[in-house]
Amino acid sequence: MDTSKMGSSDKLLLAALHLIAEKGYNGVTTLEIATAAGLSEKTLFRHFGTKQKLLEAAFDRYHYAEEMKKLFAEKLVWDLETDLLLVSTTYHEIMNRNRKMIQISLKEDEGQLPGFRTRTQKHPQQLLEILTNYFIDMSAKGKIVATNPELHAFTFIMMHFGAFMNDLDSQKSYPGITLAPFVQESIQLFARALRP
Amino acid sequence: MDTSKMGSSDKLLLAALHLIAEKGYNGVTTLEIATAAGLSEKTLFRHFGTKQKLLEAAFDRYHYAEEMKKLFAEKLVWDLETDLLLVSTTYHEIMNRNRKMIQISLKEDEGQLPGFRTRTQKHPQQLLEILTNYFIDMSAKGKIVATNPELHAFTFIMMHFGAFMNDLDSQKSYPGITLAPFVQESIQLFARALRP
DNA sequence: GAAAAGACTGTCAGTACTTACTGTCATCAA
DNA sequence: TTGATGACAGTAAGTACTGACAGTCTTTTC
Repeated sequence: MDTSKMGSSDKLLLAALHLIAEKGYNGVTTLEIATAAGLSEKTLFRHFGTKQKLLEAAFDRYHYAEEMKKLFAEKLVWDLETDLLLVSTTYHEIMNRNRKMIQISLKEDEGQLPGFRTRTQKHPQQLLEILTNYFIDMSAKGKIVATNPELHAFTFIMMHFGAFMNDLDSQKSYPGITLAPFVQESIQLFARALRP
Repeated sequence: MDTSKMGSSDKLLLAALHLIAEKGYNGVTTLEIATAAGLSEKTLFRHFGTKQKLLEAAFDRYHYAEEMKKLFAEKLVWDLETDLLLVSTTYHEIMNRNRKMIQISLKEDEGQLPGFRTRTQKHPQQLLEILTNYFIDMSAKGKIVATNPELHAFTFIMMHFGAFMNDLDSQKSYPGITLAPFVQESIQLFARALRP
């Protein structure tokens, strides 16, 4: 990331996000953050007042909160494999954009970060609804057998949630396995399992 | 957990494990840990010398490291649904036994916890091997079609890893969905998808 | 075009609080 | 007597945060 043209506030927010995601809120000092941003500690406090407010500002600034429904409203074509691919890639895109925020939510407990976790959980919940309804509709169209649409949807999302989580830390558990083939595999698996 | 009959060391180790898993290493003080254990802070240091050594001792004491291969050596019966159920339940059992350790590994970065992460990742890696070989053998027996055994295995594990992670924080993303039906669903899904 | 004003930043010294960790001595049970 | 513990006081280091002052750069004003 080229920070040379950014304002001081943005430099600080980015540095805070990176460092807190990596070492946790209590694991980073305000001096570290300021230094990483190429600024003095004093400037940090002039901009944000407290360390807490800095974190909150970073969360507000870099949290992506599009309405999931819009993302799918007109893009579904009612072909199972095509649509599942859309869902998968969209899911991973959004999760990756919110990667740092998710890491922070994982590390810190809710007491100190009011509302952070609910915000990071918003997307997955919306997606579950959408996918459940999709399976119901596809079943009504006779294109799949959906004995338990919500559980199907949940299972599909858990697969991708697991893969995303596994990918989160650079210290990967399963080296040599990349995301793209996995996405393909997950879709074929569902396509074959739900075929009427 | 009834701690009344335990020795002081064990009380401290347990308290440390609980609190660090909940609030992170830097989020808990030695005084908190000692108080939670019903002992004085002094006793904590008499037993473990430093806070770091306390955490390391807790990890050593409560980390379950059975050889996965033994768990499956004679239990597989070469019926897909039966065996997948065994794999799933064993996986969740082990992950749940190591729950606190996994939470700690997630919160703390590797720099401060030498070797912790590799230990928590040992089980998943072993399981991937076992399951891959299982799919290869089942394919050779003509009982399933395994176009890409390792990717099948990876996908199956990611499903359950995702479900486990989702279950980790009490602040669940998906209330109302419990583990048992999900396990059942995941197995049926694979059974139908891999049927020759 | 020069001067003045204002916005932003760095340096440095310092405060107040927390916290890991120690030393001493008394207590108490086996 | 011995071994484990608690109460208490205290040290040393780290850290969030403040105040005072000076420097630089841009913008405004004459």
